[in-house]
Amino acid sequence: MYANLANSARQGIMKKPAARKTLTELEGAALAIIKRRGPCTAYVVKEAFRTSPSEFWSGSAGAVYPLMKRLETRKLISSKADKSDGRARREFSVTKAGDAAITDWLTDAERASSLGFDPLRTRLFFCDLLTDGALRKFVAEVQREMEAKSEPPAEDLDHTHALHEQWMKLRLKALKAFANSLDT
Amino acid sequence: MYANLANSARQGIMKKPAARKTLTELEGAALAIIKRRGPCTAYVVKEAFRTSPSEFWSGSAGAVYPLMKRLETRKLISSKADKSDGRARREFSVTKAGDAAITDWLTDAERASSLGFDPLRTRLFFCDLLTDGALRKFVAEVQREMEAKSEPPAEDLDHTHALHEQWMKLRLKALKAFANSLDT
DNA sequence: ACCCACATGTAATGGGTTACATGATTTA
DNA sequence: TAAATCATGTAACCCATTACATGTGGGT
Repeated sequence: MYANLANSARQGIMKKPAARKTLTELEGAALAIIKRRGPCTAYVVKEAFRTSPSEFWSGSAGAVYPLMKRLETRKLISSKADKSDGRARREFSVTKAGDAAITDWLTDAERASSLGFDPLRTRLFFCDLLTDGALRKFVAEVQREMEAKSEPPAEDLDHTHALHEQWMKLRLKALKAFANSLDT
Repeated sequence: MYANLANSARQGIMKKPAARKTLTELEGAALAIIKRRGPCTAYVVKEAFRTSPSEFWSGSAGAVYPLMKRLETRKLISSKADKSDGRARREFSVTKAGDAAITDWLTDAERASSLGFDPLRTRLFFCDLLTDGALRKFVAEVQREMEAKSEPPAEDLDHTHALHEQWMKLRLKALKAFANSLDT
C-alpha cells in the first residue's frame, strides 16, 4: 500500500546516507527484532515486518536480505550458517556493537519527537479542497474503516498489540473531534 | 532527518509503481498545494514542503522538480513559461484531470485509515529492550522536546497549523499515558 | 558590492518496491 | 501428493535524498 517513505518512511526515513552512522528506521527495527527474538534467520525478521500490526513496512525480501548484509558488514550483527538439516539456514545475532546501536537508535529523542507520517493528517491538512459533502462522506468512511481495523481487545494482548490499539484509538478520537468540529 | 519512507516513509509511500495509477503521497500533496495556491512555480511547491510543520518531507529540489515533470506528463497539471521579467519562471496549474486526481487521492479512505509511520510508536514498540532507567530518561527527554516544538497558540492560527498542534498534543498525551503506565 | 530570496535544474547515491526464481520441509 | 510455510536471494525499477551548479532580482 505504501512505498519509500516511506520509502517514506516510509518510509523509514533517514536523510544523510553520506554520514551513514545512524540507522534507518528499518535497520533499527530489524536490529531490535533480532535482539528481542534472539538468534534468528532473515526470514523471521522479514515475517516480523510483514505481519506487524502497522501496514507501513511490507516486509519484502528485497528490503530485508540486503539489509541484513549491510548490518553484518557494519558488524552490528554476526551470522552462522546452519546446515544441520537439508534446509540452508543462516542465523543472525546482535553483536556488542549492535547492542549499543540499538540503544542509540531507540533513545533518539529527536527522531522520536518528530511527527512522522500520517496519511490521515495529510488529508485533513488539505480538507478545504473538498466540498462539505465529500468531506463528511470521507470522514465517515475513514471512521468506519478504522473501527473495522481495530481488533476486539483480547485478554492476552501483549504490550506491542496494546500499543497498536492505543494508537488506533487515539487517531479515531482525533478524527471524531474533527468530525464534530464540522458541525459547529 | 528522514529518508525514503519515507521511505517511506517517508516515506511518501506507494507500493505499486507498476500500476502507476494512484498518486504517491508527495504527488498528491503537491497537486493539492498547487490547487490551493493557484497557478505557481515548482519553487513555491518545494518551499511549501520545506516549511511545512511536519518534518517528514525535506522539500528538496531533486524531489519536486522531477515530480512536476511527472505530473505534467500525466496531464494532471499544465505549465506556462513566463519570461516577462529576465527571471525564467514556469507556472503550473491543475488541469481538470488533476482536479479529479486530487479528489481521488484526498478521499482514499483505505490509505487515510492506515497508521502510517510514527517514530515514537516504533520506539515504544521496542521499549522492553531498554532498562527501566534508560526508558524513563528517554520518555522524559521526548516529552521535553515535544513540548518545546509545540508553538504557543497564536490567535491567527489557520486550520493547517491548528491541525498540526492538535496532532502534537495528541501524541504528547499518548506519551504521558505511557509514562504513567510505567509507574503502576 | 554583497547577500538573500527566487528560480531551475542535474548527478550520484541509496534504499526501498514489485516480481521473479529456486528449493526443502511440513502439514492437510 | 498437493499446498502452504520456511528459506534465500536477485533483477529491474522508482523515487527520494544530498550535493552541486547556475543565474536573476531586490534590499541594505
